[in-house]
Amino acid sequence: MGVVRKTQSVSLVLDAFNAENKAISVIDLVERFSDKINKTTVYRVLDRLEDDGVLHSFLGVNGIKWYAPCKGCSEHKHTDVHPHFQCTDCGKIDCLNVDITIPNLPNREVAGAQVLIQGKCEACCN
Amino acid sequence: MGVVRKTQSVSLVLDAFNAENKAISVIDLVERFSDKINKTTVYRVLDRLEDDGVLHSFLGVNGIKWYAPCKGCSEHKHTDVHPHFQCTDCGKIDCLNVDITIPNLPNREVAGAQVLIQGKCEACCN
DNA sequence: TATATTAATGCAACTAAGTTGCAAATATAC
DNA sequence: GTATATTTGCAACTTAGTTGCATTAATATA
Ligand SMILES: [Zn+2]
Ligand SMILES: [Zn+2]
Ligand SMILES: [Zn+2]
Ligand SMILES: [Zn+2]
Repeated sequence: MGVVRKTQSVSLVLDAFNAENKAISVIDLVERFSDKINKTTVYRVLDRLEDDGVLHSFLGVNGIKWYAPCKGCSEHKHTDVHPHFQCTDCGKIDCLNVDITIPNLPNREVAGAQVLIQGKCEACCN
Repeated sequence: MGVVRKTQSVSLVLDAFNAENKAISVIDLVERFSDKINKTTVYRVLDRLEDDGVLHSFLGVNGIKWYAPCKGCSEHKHTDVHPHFQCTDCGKIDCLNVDITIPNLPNREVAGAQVLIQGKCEACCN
C-alpha cells in the first residue's frame, strides 16, 4: 500500500513539503496545484504518502486537514503525543518536538491523543 | 448575545443534555430532532447556548462538531486544558476532569489547546 | 388581556471539503 | 517494445454547515 510509483504529482507534492519546513493544509495544496494536479489526485497522493509513512495528517482549527513530513514521529509510544501548534495570527502550523504525557485514566485504555496548541508563533510574537 | 428567550427548541436541546451526561454530536442532535426542529435551528440554538456559557463545543475525530454541558469549565486558566476522551469502539465522548499542562514554548505565546484522547471507554474495556 | 417589539424559526438554496466510479493515461516490469 | 497494473482527470455526488428572508413565537409594555 502507499506510494508505488514516482509520478509527477507525487514529486510536485513532495517538493512543496521540502521547500517549506511546516505543515500545509490540503486546501492550500489543492489551490496551489489547481492548474497542475486535479483535486482528487491531490487527496489521493497525500493519502498514499501518509500510508507510506512519508507524511502524517491531523486536523487544524475548523476541522481542516493538514499534512506535515514525518521525521520518525510515527513510532512514538502510544501514551506520548506529538502536538501541533497553530498560530492564531498567521494560521501557520508547526509540529512540536515536545512530548505531552497523557495521565493514566482509570478504567480506560488510552490508545493515542491529538493535541493542537493555539497561540502566537515566533514570527507573530513581535 | 446568547440565549435570550426560552423557546421550545432550546428546551428540547437542553433536555437532551440533561438526560445523558455526555457530549452529543451536532449530527446526532440534528438527526434525533429532525421531525421537531429544523436543522438550521439546531445549529443556531447550540450557538447561542455556547455563547451563553451553557454548552461548550469541540471537534471529535473527522472534524465533526460536538457539544457538552459546561460545569464551570469555561473559566480555566489558559495553559490548563479540559481534554475530551473519544472511545474508538462506541464513539462516545466524555469531558475529562483532569488538567493537562502545556509546557512553556520558547518564543511562543500559548493561548489555549485542544486535546482529544482516543481509546476504549469504561464500558467498552470489558 | 391586547398590542407592539424583537428574537427565533423554517425553508430553500447555497458553500466548501472531501469522496466515488470509470475511462484514459502513465509508470514499471518483462 | 509490449504487457500489466497503478495513477490520473473528470464529473457527479455526499455531507456538514451557512445564509437570506419571510413567517412565527416569546417577551415587554400598556
Ligand atoms: Zn504566526
Ligand atoms: Zn506533526
Ligand atoms: Zn466505548
Ligand atoms: Zn468538555
